[in-house]
Amino acid sequence: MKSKLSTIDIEPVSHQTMADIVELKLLAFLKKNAFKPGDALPKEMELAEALGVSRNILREALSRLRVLGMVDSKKRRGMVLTSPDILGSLEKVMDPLIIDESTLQDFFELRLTLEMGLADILFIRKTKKDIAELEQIALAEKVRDKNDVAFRIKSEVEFHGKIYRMTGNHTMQRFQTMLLPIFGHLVTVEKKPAVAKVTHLDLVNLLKTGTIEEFRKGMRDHLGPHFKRILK
Amino acid sequence: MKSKLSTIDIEPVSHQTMADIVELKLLAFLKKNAFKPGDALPKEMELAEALGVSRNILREALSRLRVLGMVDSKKRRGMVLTSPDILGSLEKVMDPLIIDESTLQDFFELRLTLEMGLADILFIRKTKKDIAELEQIALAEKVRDKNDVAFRIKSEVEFHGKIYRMTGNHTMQRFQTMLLPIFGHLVTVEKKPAVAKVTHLDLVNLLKTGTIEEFRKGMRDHLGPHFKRILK
DNA sequence: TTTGTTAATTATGTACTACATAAGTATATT
DNA sequence: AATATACTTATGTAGTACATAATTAACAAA
Repeated sequence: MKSKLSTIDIEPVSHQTMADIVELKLLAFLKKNAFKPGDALPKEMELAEALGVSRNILREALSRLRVLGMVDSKKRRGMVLTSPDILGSLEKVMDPLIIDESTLQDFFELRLTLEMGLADILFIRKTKKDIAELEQIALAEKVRDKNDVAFRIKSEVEFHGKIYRMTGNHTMQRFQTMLLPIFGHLVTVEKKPAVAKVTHLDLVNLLKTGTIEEFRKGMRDHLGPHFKRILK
Repeated sequence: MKSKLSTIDIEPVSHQTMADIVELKLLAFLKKNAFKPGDALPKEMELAEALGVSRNILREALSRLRVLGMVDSKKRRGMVLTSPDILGSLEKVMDPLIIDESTLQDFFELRLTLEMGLADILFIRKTKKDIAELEQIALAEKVRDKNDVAFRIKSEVEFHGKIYRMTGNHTMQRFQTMLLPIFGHLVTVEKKPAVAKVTHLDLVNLLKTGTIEEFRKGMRDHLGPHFKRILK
């Protein structure tokens, strides 16, 4: 016999383990006491005792802070708070196969949004040297067979990667690199060849002699096939 | 006596612990065997034995995957791979006080870039209802004293938050919420009152009757004071 | 004073054992 | 067939023991 609700919309009881609690308590402790990078943390035994848990559990919690890049430790020297590697943990998780479809779609849109917003910073930071290098990448594409899929993807990555590098924003650059597998995953799934109206070379010329608005319009057209995706 | 180099540019030797290695091995194992969310992982003892480490160490590594939202486990039932909460780990780390200045600046620019790129998706997804709600927020600002800093920040957050919500992109929305403390940190540090040429109400009107380009131009002017920051 | 050697100290890293606990599984009972 | 009971199992937690690297202290030699 069927239940009234096909899918019961109720949250399962949360099974908070000691490690979960200790993790939160440690984060709160660090925040409350305004710990800064370089500051030494209390010893494991002191923390364990203060928290009323075994050293084992404490270390499981500390291990989580380690993967977040928040604490570093060496033998005898003890533990210190470190400036976390923000994107480091993201990179470990960025596997299209285990991320749910909805989130993948979100990140796809996030990438398009970034690409459209880049123009402003790009025009502030662009240099003749960078533009010349970008042009080289765009020119290199023409000498190869357009049906060589692997090469096309490679040069696509190279071109847009260069644009991100031109912003001088290292975080943004890493973010883009991180998003690549997702982008690749979604694009390879669909069959469309996705021919862009505006080529890379067109974009280079807009960057050289056009205005911000013109460049952005070009980028919008270049990404046209991708934007069509989200019009579902 | 002073050394030749004020700061010695050399990387310290990496101290890879067993937990570090096991963490990487687990990630590789999951990837190689194409584990998908819902799949059951081998038992702790089996993994520990296969890896040649104690259950302790294995659990420290597993604890890291847990904080990344990649594995969940219950007693007797065993462990299962879960679809990771991508931004969850980011949120734990997003503390302006422990993130280095350079990264903070990067995220600040990232936020501006997103804001400038939002226009396209916004015009695709906007609804009369959302615009009306956005207008309410903008109108509510006028009745209050402009010198009430707390209120000004609150309404600023509310307005831009609503814009992100209007994209229907939940990840982007969370991302923005996450970036708020950073934004607040950098803005409160500087003394400038930061008066924008284009008000929130202007933006609402552009969203109602203007074109994408006009809206984006308005947003650019609205963010003018912030863009001046990055012209350093 | 500086340099080099040795020994003691200490906090983290790793292993192992033991038991608690929740959640299935099988068995017995009505 | 339904219910109650005992058994089994994999994770959760605690505790002990020892290895190891890094620091300090003490001391000796140049």
